[in-house]
Amino acid sequence: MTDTAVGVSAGSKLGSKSEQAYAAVKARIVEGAYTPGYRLVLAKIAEDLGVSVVPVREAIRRLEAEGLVKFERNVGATVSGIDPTEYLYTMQTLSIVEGAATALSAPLIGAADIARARAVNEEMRECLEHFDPVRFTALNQDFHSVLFEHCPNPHILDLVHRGWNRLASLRSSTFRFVPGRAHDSVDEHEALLQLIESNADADTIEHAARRHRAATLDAYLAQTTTAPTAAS
Amino acid sequence: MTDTAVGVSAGSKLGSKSEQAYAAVKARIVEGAYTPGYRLVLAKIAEDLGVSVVPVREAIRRLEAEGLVKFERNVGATVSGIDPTEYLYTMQTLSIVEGAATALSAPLIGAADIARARAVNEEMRECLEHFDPVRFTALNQDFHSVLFEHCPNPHILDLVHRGWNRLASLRSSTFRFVPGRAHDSVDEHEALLQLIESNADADTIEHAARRHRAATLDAYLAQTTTAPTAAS
DNA sequence: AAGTACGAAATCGTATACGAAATACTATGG
DNA sequence: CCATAGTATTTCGTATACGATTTCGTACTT
Repeated sequence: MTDTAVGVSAGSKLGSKSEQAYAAVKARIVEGAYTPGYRLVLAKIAEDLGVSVVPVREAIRRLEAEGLVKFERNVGATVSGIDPTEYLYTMQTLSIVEGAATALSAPLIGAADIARARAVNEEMRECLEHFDPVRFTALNQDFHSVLFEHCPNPHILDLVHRGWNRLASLRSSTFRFVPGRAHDSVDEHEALLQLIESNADADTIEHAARRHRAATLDAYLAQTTTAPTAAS
Repeated sequence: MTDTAVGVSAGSKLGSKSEQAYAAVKARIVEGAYTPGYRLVLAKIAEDLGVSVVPVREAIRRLEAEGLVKFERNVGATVSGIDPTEYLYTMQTLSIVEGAATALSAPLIGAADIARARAVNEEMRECLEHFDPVRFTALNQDFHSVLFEHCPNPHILDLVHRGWNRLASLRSSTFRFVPGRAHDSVDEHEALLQLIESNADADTIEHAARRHRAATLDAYLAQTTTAPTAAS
């Protein structure tokens, strides 16, 4: 676990070169090697990966469909991100789909899963001490991944992954890590686990999970309206 | 209005040939010219459209990302659909995103919009008399389109459109049009409008909109469990 | 000095061509 | 008559090449 790029659909067979290119570029974006605004030149990437431009082009357009890059006709592709509005859209959408995913998964989560999730959450608490945001973020995904492991609707799960990837591309930007928020987050995780343990009804769980994500957005918004330092 | 293919982002500039191919194939799928299971041969499509295979390939993969076609390495692409499980996933997801979209849009819907939506709904009622399922379905999209016109989150709107397109590809299959359901649907539309008019709170509206879609799924499920005639 | 026009470079978009994989077919042996 | 192996055909996957479009830099004009 604690992998960064998520939703590569596990099978790391890397069958076609276009898939190889897709995975490679996606990883560079998600890991932060290509930061938002970075200019993706097809020929250059093709050379780097040792393939021709056609599969690279295909990979880029696939990433465009996921919202990770922006493609402009006859101009080129750039790593998308940065835009606060886009951040809001993504977080709001994530709030909804994560809420649904949690509620749908809840009845299928067993005691063993709860224990695993709780262990991850405790580890997150430790990260707060040593201030390790990168690891914290990774563990946060792990935590929710445990909950979503049994999600009966793969479509919804896919939407969650897409949101995560989009956020990941923003890693070290002005977003993320509003000071006090991370601490609350850990507490909310624990509360969520208790709700699931006690077989709370779906609506309650959904609402809690949704609020969990929405609170992070609210914290960000509160911060920016107070000190409007955000990107240009 | 009452167009079938939705979400082609309006701009019918048809800039690149790949976009032209994308729009053309998508339209054929959504309109039902290419039915589920139909084998999409790149070279053939390329010839039909008067372009080479490269842009066609790109178009197909884009459609794959939207779930409209299934692509198998070194084998080819087929129009996806049919699978009852997939139908369930799609409807469940739609239920969630439509619910959210409606709730988010509600505060921005004015009296004029309500009136338009109501007019569409009355037209739908007429379709029930003459039994015109095709027009009914189109109007149904129009109805919800009016509601979503002011949706403040384009991501969510996009998810709704994707769901619609996926359903459209199933047009004349075993799904759709469970007898009594269409009638209830019209009534639910009216109820929804009244909720919006009376400025009901977001949760109430979201729940109603979600149930509206979920009820259609339930009707389908009830039908198939009673008479399991669905595709092998 | 600022703005505009023109030319050069960079980059994308697509056609064509060829190699690779999978499928369909046929002939042969049981 | 059925199973199987081997070949032929289809179709995809990607490299290469070239035309189209945009962008950048430079020179010229006002």
